[in-house]
Amino acid sequence: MVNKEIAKIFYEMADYLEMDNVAFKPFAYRKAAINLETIEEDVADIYKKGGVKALKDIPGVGKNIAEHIEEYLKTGKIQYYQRFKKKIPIDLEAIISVEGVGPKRAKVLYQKLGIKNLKDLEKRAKSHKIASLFGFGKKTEKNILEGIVFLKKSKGRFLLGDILPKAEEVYEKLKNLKEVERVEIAGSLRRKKETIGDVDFLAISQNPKPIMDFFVKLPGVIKVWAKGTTKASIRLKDGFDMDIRVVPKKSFGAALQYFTGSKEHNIETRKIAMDKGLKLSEYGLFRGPRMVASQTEEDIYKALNMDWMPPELRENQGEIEASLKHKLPELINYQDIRGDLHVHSDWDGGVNSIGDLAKAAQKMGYEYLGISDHTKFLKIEKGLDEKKIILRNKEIDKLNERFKVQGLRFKVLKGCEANILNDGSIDIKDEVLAQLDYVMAGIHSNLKMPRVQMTERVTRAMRNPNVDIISHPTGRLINERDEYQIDLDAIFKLAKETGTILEIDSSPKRLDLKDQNIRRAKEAGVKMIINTDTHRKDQMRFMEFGIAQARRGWAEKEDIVNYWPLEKLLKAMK
DNA sequence: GCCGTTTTCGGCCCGACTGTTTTCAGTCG
Repeated sequence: MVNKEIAKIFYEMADYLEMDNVAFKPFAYRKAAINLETIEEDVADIYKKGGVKALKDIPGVGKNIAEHIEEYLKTGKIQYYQRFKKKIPIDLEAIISVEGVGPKRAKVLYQKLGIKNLKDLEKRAKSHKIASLFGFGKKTEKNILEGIVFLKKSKGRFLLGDILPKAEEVYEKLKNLKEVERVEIAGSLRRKKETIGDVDFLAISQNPKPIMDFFVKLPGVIKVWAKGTTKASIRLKDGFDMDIRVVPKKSFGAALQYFTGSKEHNIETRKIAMDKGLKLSEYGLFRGPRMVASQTEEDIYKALNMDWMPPELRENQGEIEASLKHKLPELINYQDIRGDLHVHSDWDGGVNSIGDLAKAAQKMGYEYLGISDHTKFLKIEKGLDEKKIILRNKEIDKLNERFKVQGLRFKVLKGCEANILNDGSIDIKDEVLAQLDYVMAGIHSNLKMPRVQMTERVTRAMRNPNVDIISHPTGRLINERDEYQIDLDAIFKLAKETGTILEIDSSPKRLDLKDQNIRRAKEAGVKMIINTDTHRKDQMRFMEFGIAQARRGWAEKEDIVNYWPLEKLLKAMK
């Protein structure tokens, strides 16, 4: 999508402007970039429909930026940007991604040493040309070298599912320190973003020094970025950073609010404070020198006439307005899910037997579990053909009989994850599909189909009277593979019409639908189901990530069908 | 460069840490 290309240029524009000490414009360009990334509609379409005037309706886009966008759409270039690029022809994005190097140092490095990219930077640092520059020094040079090494090792953002367990481990250790009165995870991890840049901890203590000492000596620390009296920052050997900040008890709410972010949410919240003649910082909400609120997040928001909102919502995507109007959604909760309908058993080459999976589901407190083995088109996954599905169903019947005898209120459902073939047909005969409790279908092949055909393909599957759920509806793999080309608005409309349920796949690398699409689906009146796509029984814990994504997409209980008890769920199936 | 129930000018979020500079700029979050 062209939005991303233009956003990238605007981000770089902001850095170039900062380089020249231009005030406020960098902020404007970044804001425009963020909004371009956020809107779902292609700017090329917006421009086609309404010209520059329509572009100006995008938040953060005014006369000048709209003209830049127009220029890019027409010529593929932006002169204003080219001029900067010509003056300082460097790979700015790469160079400032090195910790400790920003736009201003990048400019000096180019003008004095001709450094244009990471390679030049590394070479000059190694031959000690940097230390003697005005404003630099030996330590800065060393930090730059180390920064480059780390950059090569880590690709930036990490999956929520990889980071959360590691963060929780450290969290437990911190909690057990006698100097720590209270500790919380903050930042994007508290907001449960799908990818995490670094982990932020916030603690209360009268005596922070021993905590700082402990923190920088945690096992696996390979670099201490900073260590002060109330703040420290480390890099772990896994390649990601952790920060800790210690604040006094009386500021904890303000600090937690501040360090949870997002940055955009905080900027808006601070503006609301300013409008009321107040000042909000991580130390509290102040009227002049007098502290108005600070102990809890609730106090802060309340003093601003806002309702407290779950961290998952804090992205400046309308939650502030909703909070001011006291109209926040009542999000689905982490304990609300009654069953998982995307689980693969050993019938299709998965690891665990249906019996083991059922046991695991009971441990999770579920009322039902749907077995959704792959079907025959997926030979590599040992997909089941019609005969095997029928055999497998018999095993499930037996198991359910046993549960009944044992007096357990638990049921295993007969399902499958069938394949949507190129023409939109399903790889299993309708009469066999009809024997199942539910049918899930997904795209597992030919992912690069053009948009119109892909939309047609999924559309036809949704019209199949046996297909109840579409699994991982956009096919993305985070950091690996983009969503496939598909007209989601058309899909949402038809899902509502046909009563087809769209999946929120909880697998940490999928999270598909993603938050923004969940919100669009909800607004279109589409029902969704949060599943784990489990291939090994311990993956059933991924449910947490899917629920988090649903909450980030403003989903409420009634939007999610596996919040429902078994009977109501089965009625929702076609 | 954007924005506006304090509107077309005058605002734009705020603070900690580091390194090198002797009073603070740059960077980061």
